[in-house]
Amino acid sequence: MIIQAMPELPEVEVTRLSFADRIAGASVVSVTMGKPLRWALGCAPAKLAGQLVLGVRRRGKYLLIDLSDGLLLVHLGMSGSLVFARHLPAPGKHDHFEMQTSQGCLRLNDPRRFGAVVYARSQSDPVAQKLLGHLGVEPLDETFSLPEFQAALKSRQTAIKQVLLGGEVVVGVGNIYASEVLFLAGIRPTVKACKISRPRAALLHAAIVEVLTKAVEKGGSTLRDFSNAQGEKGYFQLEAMVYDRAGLPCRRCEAPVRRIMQGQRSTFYCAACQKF
DNA sequence: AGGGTGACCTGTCGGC
DNA sequence: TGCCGACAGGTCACCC
Repeated sequence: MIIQAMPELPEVEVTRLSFADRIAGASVVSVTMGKPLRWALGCAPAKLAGQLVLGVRRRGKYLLIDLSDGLLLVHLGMSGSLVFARHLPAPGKHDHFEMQTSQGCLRLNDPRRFGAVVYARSQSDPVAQKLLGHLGVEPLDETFSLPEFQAALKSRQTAIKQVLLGGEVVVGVGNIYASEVLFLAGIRPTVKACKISRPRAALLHAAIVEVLTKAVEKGGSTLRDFSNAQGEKGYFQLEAMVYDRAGLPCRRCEAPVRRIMQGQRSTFYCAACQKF
């Protein structure tokens, strides 16, 4: 049961769906930590023992594991993945968090350790708010309204790609899907968000909802292997239209896909299909 | 306040 | 084969 993840919102949601029902109602037996993650746990592991797992929610790319006294905020970073199973092999060098429960063991594997598991007393606690407080609207929620999205773009002077990645307008659009949704909407990644017309913003809004919804339905994206917390593979047969295709022909018009850097991240686009 | 940059850490891949 | 640099799915803490 080898697990790998490429965690954008769909992968995080697929992970959640794969273990939320199985862990709900469990009681925590023990928690052990490996090497340091991005932030410290924020409480003694022993404090978690004996608590009940009430459920697992998601906010942006964070998983929120509700306990009878507080909650755990879990982030997969760039390279993290979770597995939940009755029995697991001995921990490996990249397993840095493990929670034994009455219904199985939850384990975080994260080679780069950009991920984190943080305890907060409640979601309104400053500890949680520091991580969640600035997050934008959920794209797969009905609160993701077009008028508000259009208004939010109008107030931003930054390149639209950066605005999408920033997560303060809408959460969950990572580096792969940012390139993909801009392609679908015909928008140049470098254009300032405030310069996007209302009709184009509507296309972008629809593309975000469609791409993320399909990716969740497909069981998680990706370019390499992705497995959920049950060890099942996800298949991203929604092939990337532009991501990681520098120099290759655009799937729509055959013009070579371009790669540029924005904020030290790669962006891919078709100059012929994305003119606005 | 908003926008730009560096930092965190490990693994993999391509070029010489 | 080995070494070295570039790059990788995220986002926070800083500058100006």
